[in-house]
Order: sequence, then C-alpha cells, then structure tokens
Amino acid sequence: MLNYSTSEENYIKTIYHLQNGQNTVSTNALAEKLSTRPASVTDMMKKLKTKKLLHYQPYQGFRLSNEGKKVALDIIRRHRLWEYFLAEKLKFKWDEVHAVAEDLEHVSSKKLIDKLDEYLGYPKFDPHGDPIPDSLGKMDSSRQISLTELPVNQPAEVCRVINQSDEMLELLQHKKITIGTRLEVKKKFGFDRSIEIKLKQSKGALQRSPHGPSGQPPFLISEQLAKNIFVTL
Amino acid sequence: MLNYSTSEENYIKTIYHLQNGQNTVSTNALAEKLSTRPASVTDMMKKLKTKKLLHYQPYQGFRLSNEGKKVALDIIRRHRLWEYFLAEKLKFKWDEVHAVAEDLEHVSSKKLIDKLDEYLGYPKFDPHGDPIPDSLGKMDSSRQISLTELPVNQPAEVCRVINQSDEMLELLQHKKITIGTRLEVKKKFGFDRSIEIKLKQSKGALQRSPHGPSGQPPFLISEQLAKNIFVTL
DNA sequence: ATTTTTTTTTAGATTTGCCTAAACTTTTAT
DNA sequence: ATAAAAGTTTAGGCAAATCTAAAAAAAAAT
Repeated sequence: MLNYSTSEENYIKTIYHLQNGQNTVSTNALAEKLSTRPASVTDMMKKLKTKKLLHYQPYQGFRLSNEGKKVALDIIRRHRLWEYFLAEKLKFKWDEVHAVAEDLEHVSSKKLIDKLDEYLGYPKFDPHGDPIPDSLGKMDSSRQISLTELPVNQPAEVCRVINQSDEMLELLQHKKITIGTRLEVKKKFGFDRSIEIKLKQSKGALQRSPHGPSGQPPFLISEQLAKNIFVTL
Repeated sequence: MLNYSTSEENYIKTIYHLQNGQNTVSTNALAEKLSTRPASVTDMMKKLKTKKLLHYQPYQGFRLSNEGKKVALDIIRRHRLWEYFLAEKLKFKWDEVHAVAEDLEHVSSKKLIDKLDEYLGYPKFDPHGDPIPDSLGKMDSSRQISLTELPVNQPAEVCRVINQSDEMLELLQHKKITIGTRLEVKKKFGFDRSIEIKLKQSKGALQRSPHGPSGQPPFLISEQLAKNIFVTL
C-alpha cells in the first residue's frame, strides 16, 4: 500500500462514505462534503484516476476502484481506532473524538496502527457504534437497524448513532440515551411517525430509581431522531 | 498559541535544538539537519521572522525569540509524550519511537496532549531520558552528566542517550546498556580516552549470572560512545 | 425540439514549500 | 590587504492543492 497525502486521503474516505454500495458520486456532492469547490474536486479526481484509485469518465461521476476501497478501509480503520483510544483511554467525551481523530488518522505507520489495535484489545466498534475494519479490511457488519424499523416490544440495545450534530447530542444526553442503552419501542404514531420508547435497566446500573421497579416512564421521540439511532437485537 | 504548519514546526524545533542556550544558528547547519537546501532555509527564516518567532538579520544567523522558544517547547512536549506513550503503552522498542513521534507531534490539539499527559501519569522523562516539558513549558533539568565526566568508582544510572544512530543503538544493545542500567567507571585511559566500565546488578534483575555474585566483568567503551551516554548519580 | 438551468470541466491565478543557479557577503588564507 | 574559499541570499521555477471566472456538457423545463 502506497502513501497518500492528507488531502488525497480525505477525498478517498469521503467518496467511500458517499458511494454507499454501488452509487456513483457527483462532483458537487463531494465538493459540498469536503467544503471545497467543484473545480478542486475535478482536479483531484483526475489525479486519483491516474493512480487507479477510482473509475471516472468526465461528467459521469466516480466510484472507487477495488484498490481505492482498500485504501479507504485503511483510513477508516485508523480513524476509528483512534476514536476508540480517545474515548476509552483518554476519557474524551463521545462527541469530541471525531475532530481529533480526523488529524490522527493521517499518521500512517502500519506498525503504529497494528500495535494500537493490539493495545486496545482489537475492538470491533468505535464509540459511535461504527465497525472497525481489521488489518485486512474486514469488518463486522452485524445487523444494526434503525429505531424506526424496530418492532414494538422487541428489546434492543443502542449500538450506533449516526449523523450526530451538537444539537442531537444535546438531546440524547438529556434523555440519557447512550451506546449500550437498552430499550423497547412501546408505540408508533402514524400522524408524525414519532415513537414512544421505554428505557430498560442497563446491566451495570442497579440503583433504585424514583419510578419503581419498572424504571423511568416511556417517552416520545421524533422520527428524525429515531432514524439516527441504531440498535442490535 | 497560533497554529503552525508541519514544516514551520520542524524548523522551529530544529533551531531550538541547535541553538543550545545562546548560540546563533547558521543557515548551512540548519539546512544540513533538515536535509534541505540553504536557499529553502533562508525563505523560511524570512517567514518566521515576520511571525516574530525568531531574531534574524541577513548573514548574521538566527535565534528563536521568546515566543519561538515557547512554541518549540510545546512541540518538544508533544514529541516526548508520544515517545513515552509508544514505548510504555504500545511496547515499541526504544529505538523505534522517534520516527513515529516525528509524525504524531504535529497533531496539535492542546486538549489531546494534556489528556495524554494525564493518562501517562505526567512522566518527567521520555524513553531516551530527555526531560518532558509540562503544559507551561517547564521541564526538569536534573543534573545529567556524560560518562566521560563521571568519576571513577562513582555508581551512577544511565538516564539518557543522545545522538543515537542505528549503529550506536546496535552497540548499546549488544553491550546490554539501556536507560536505567546502573554502572561504575573503573578506569580511564589517556591514550584514546576510552574508559572501562562495569555494569551493576539492576534492582529488578536478580537472576544468577555465570559471572558470580559480582556480575559481568568490566569492559571498555570508546570515548565517542561514552560522550553520548548520560547518567544521574 | 429548443431553451433554460444545473452541473461539470477548463483555463489561469495564488500560496506554500521546495529547488537550482547566480549573485552577493563574510571569512580565511596568502 | 587582497584574493580565494565558504557561506548566504536573491531570482526565477516547479509541484501540490486550492481558488475564480468562463466555457462546455448534461439535465430539466417549456
């Protein structure tokens, strides 16, 4: 695996996230995500094409090649391992790890990352619940469904939150929802597709609450929030 | 404290090391250390002067300003904390930490470094024995003398090795000299200023050696090596 | 089927950090 | 004291990554 510049790596990583599966990625979408100009994207696409990291015909959008995907997974591995390190060892808050990991991910010593992985105990998911690729690029794709898809009365555990903004994290924190929280959907309302959920006693937390043996009362959350919370059964 | 580019940081750090105390640093010396060309150094010196990080009059050499020294100490702090982390936590070998830390030191989140420092237990020295500046730039300057200055029969402990090349590390490894090794100078020879030293039982290592209760026999080391080994009494 | 709008690309600059070659200072040697 | 050598700076260029403005292609609307 060759070395790529920080800028190249940011393009590759972002294309990977945008081309969820087989989608083709557009110049404008990529420029938007990277806070840059379409013209800069075109320049970089030409360069990455000559390096055989992506397929690209002018005006036709682009997709990572197999080699490009490998590189992307390696960057994502580095990013998520650092996120795990920051949260787990340095006690960063869940919502602070991303920005710092954006810098650390570009330090590309293979030995460093493999030793870090070992030190951390080969974690499978980062603090946001995203799976961490192993050194071969394989990662767990354990069934993670959105809260909107979770059947009523089916117990589940929060394993991932996507698209987190500061506002969203504030709301989650207020409602005491974190990775690992166990819950059930109690009712779904057609009117605005909001859903009522009930948090369950987590294994660790056994203190008496003021709500009796059944814990806190159920409460409503919006569809917009539910879409962004993923759970495992 | 503003942010500086990786390149600027490398210049600042290297000037700090070269201007040991009040020396003035020359263009050629800096170019040599940074494996770059004198013309590039001049360019950068002009830039750093406008940023008030150093004092510089054409043809007269340069010295860091107080602000420049502060920046240098911050970079050195990051570098040495990462070295400590790599050796202590990730079990990198003593001679492998420097190269990786060269990259990590440029990730400049203050919060990251302060939390790393806390996590590591506020270490005072890096794996080479160099003192680590605290978040205010203060560092231990505990008396560390070169082996060439150590009086005969004065027990001491290796605390620092400077100027380490691969060849030198090979030699140290072969003679089983590491940070923490305790020893005494037994004889000094005027002819080539080589010295004879004797390793002492380290506190930790209590296994019987084939050399009886007094440990290994004394052996000679060159002046060149002795100059680079520092000890505390 | 044109025209309009949107998207994408090209052309030409800019900034950073580096280079070579030539010019200029300072130092050293005669 | 002056010439040669060594060290330093200037001048002019180059590559990476960005930008703006204009041109070209594709998509949408009439």
